[in-house]
Amino acid sequence: MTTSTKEANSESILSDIAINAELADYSPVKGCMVIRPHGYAIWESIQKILDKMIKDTGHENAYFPLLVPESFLQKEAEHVEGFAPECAVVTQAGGKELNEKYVIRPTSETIINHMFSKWVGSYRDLPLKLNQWANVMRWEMRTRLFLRTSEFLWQEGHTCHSTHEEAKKEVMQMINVYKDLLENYLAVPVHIGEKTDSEKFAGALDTFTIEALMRDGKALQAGTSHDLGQNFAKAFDTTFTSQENKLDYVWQTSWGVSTRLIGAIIMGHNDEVGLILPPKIAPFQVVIIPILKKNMDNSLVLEKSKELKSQLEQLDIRVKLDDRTQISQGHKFNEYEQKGIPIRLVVGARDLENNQVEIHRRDIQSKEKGVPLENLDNRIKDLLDEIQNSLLNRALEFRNKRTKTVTSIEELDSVLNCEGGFARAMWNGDTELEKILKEKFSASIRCLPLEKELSEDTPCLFSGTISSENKEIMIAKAY
RNA sequence: CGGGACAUGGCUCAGCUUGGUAGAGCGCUUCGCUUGGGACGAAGAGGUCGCAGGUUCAAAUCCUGCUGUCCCGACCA
Repeated sequence: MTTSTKEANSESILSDIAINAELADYSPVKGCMVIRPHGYAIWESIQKILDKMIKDTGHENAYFPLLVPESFLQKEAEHVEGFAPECAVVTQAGGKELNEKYVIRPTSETIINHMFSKWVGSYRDLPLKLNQWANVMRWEMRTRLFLRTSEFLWQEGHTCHSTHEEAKKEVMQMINVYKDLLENYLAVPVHIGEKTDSEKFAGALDTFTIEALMRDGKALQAGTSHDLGQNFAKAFDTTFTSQENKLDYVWQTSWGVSTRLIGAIIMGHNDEVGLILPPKIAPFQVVIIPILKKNMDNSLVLEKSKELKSQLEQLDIRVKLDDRTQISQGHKFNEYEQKGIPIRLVVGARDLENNQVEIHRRDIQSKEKGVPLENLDNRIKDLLDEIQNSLLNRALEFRNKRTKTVTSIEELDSVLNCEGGFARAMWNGDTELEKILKEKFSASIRCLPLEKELSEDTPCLFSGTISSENKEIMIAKAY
């Protein structure tokens, strides 16, 4: 078993944790991974939370086909240009060449619009707000577990509205839902911002993003929400008759987050031992390990462990009792630490004599012996909240420390190439800067943040000019 | 798609330079002993050396081609 050491680079941290924590494994299919039960359970936690958020904001789930007629993709010029290079195409089926090739969906705007155009006729049909949980495929040059695989799981929301205003509201609402999910459940702080033209979704008027900072100093685009304007509506003739009896194209949005979020957790919360899971999305939050002795009566220890488990479960705490006898407790300790389980309870005969247990906290690797059994369930519940908060605060602190304001390319260089992180700056909008970032720094403008921190008299880092036309930007190297 | 590395038992790798009966550690199985931080001992199972050609009496080893994986770039959620 290989384990990352401190000098290991971020690439091996990602794969070591994903493999050792049994989140995923490499598959025989190029660029595709297998999500193992522990990893999939995290995805299910995320799904459960986000699905409720999506429904609470008035959306319904539906499902559209995996295969998209190739001609659909070509109907929207920017869209096809953006996605064609990374599409896998089905050309044969049933032993015959197909009349029309099918693209394995890289995203579903086109096929969904085909259906929308049938379903939408009147303003009374609007807004139409759908979501689907699905897999998509984008043939990537280079893949990384969770952060970029050719096939990945995601949800994609697609909505139609009668006005641009309403669509814009939807776009902002959903990006804020994502921010809520990331910060309050995954404990990953994010900046909401707008993408530059070169970074926005192929076919969108405008793309909003949540950008997170990983512990290695690289930014991660963790979710996006797009204002599609009427681009797809025009391509697919998705029209409606307004209250004023005028025919108009619908205004649309789409938005998504993917299994990349698991990558965000891995790269956002880890230490030398391995993964650290935020309690709210941990498949189980507490593992109980009874100390079992062969030539002694273990029934009391086991009984008490089971009792503890059901006590905790009554407070809606997810608990696993590991009473395997063939494996030493030391081995178990290590296993659950690598897997990032927030709390470990150790129950042994000596503890029980004193009505005590031992509590281990994964996030700070601390051990507390002699914790009284009395009121333990409430104590654990509080501790889980504390861990959740502490992880968010730690990540926030880290991000703030790694965010610096820069007013020149030289200053930018030291931020990007020394410790890494976000550089905040003013920008006059000259796209030449983006070229320089890409070529000289392998970095990019991650977003134009919604929450601005710089005053208007901060000079543009590219031209040095001070102008009210200048826009505030965040620059980083990114995954 | 460019650059680098690699492909030998379930895993990590040695062996290849200089061709000659396939190795180690970990894991696995059984038994024993143990259990408050990855136990120990003994016995055992498990590999047509990525694939296809070629050279040779003989190829894991030399040659050619292919495929795949990882890492670094460009592209991307």
